[in-house]
Amino acid sequence: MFESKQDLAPLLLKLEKHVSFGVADREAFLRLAAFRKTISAGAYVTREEDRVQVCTGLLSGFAYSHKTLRDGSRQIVSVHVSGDLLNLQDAMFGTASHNVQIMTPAVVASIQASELIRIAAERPVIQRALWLSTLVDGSVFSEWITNVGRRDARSRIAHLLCEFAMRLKVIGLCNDLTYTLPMTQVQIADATGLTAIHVNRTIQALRSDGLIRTDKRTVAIEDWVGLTRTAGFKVDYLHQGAVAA
Amino acid sequence: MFESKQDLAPLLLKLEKHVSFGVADREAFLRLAAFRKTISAGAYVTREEDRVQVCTGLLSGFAYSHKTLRDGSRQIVSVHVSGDLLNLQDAMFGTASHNVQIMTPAVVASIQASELIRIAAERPVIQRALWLSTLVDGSVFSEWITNVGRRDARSRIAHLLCEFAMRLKVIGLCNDLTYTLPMTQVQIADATGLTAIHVNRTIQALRSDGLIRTDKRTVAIEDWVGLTRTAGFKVDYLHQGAVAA
DNA sequence: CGAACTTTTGACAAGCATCAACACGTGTGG
DNA sequence: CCACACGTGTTGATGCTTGTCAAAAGTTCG
Repeated sequence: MFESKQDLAPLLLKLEKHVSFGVADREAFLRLAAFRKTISAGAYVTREEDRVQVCTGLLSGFAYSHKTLRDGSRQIVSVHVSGDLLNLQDAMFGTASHNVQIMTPAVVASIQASELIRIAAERPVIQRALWLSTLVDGSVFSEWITNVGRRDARSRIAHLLCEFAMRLKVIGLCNDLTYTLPMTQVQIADATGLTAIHVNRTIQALRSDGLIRTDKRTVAIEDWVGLTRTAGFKVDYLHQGAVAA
Repeated sequence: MFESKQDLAPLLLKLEKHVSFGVADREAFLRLAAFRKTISAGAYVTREEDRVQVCTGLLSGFAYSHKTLRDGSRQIVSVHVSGDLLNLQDAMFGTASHNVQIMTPAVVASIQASELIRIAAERPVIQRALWLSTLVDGSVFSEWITNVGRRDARSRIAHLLCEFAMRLKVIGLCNDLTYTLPMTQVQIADATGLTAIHVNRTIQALRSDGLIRTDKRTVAIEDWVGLTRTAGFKVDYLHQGAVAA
């Protein structure tokens, strides 16, 4: 099922955050042959060491990338929201160095890697947009290294919650500092380098300190200033604003 | 002091790892106006929150990027070797989200960010090379997240040592599994999310288990297989081989 | 309605941090 | 040229944050 133009719109929206496309570029991007699929939670997009020839864009829902260690423990290295390209790195290099898994029921668009490479080569503006989005990813990675490397459990989780609030706000999924967090406590643990049990106790502490409220999967930040302070959260690294030049 | 052609050669060498340049691209790159400087250990290339208009390439020596937290603790998020662009992200976005500091006496080349942006726009092949190098950086970041997030002290340090061996080998600074590691134990601690004291004890353990030998700043890996096993080291994430397509 | 997952609670253990101090080498200024 | 400060590496004693093990209560979904 090849799809109509507006399907890739969420991806385009994100790419145009840092580079403004010309009409021709926009058209060309939307004309990419994309295969649309609905995927259920838990499904794998790519597995570690897979050969990858398809790049998958997330149109709606959530996904995450993670690595598995020999002892069975996992580390989530990034969480993807709608508009993200899930496995750009894998598609460009042809092989996956981590797993990409769907977190909630999601809609994705698969694009042949060769197509993406072609359009990037033909249209410098598009390549630039892809590059800048990769640079932003790198900036977020750095912050995550800092998060798991040097913050205590309380700050780590607070930081994760702050980051989510800002990222979801941009795509309209967070209003009044309230959003539905699709992650289980086990997944939060795997993202922060903690155990689920400790995550549970730490979240309870954040609650009883009046920083957040939670109800099922919805998180409401009650004290934004307090939460950012305990997190040591400075928003710049997300590069959500416009870019120079 | 504007410099002669072969100065930017180490940078070119790295960029051509994943993309082969045409003669014209190569010429154009080497013709970039670059300002060459010798810098002493400890000097800052950029500081967190600086406005950045210059991109700095490392021609020889070592450097590292790190973040500082409110409580004064630091996290080193990457270590740079000769051939690396130190602050590509900062140059592209115009503002730095981390510090870049020189580790050993080094020679660097400064290129105006605007020049780099121009050449990238004009020459898709060069932009592609820059993009791919950013993708590789991201892959390394992911591995570091996993390192500090899910490995114990012993594995973390072993992993760092393995990574260094492979990266230095590529640029000819590691022979027979022996290299001079420019980092102090304090810096190793800041890179692995540990304390210097624990790093010290852990390195002693690695030594007494016959995995490595150290003498001043030189590290000799005595048991590569054993070290990679305790590290859980799988080399693919460094993407040192050729790239598909 | 029951199975599988998620959240929660308690008791206990351990890895790593903290504090304090000393040894060693290096560079620098008096 | 020596004294001294400073950074680095090393050692010991102690404590806290976080992990581990075990199990119950709540939730989701086929």
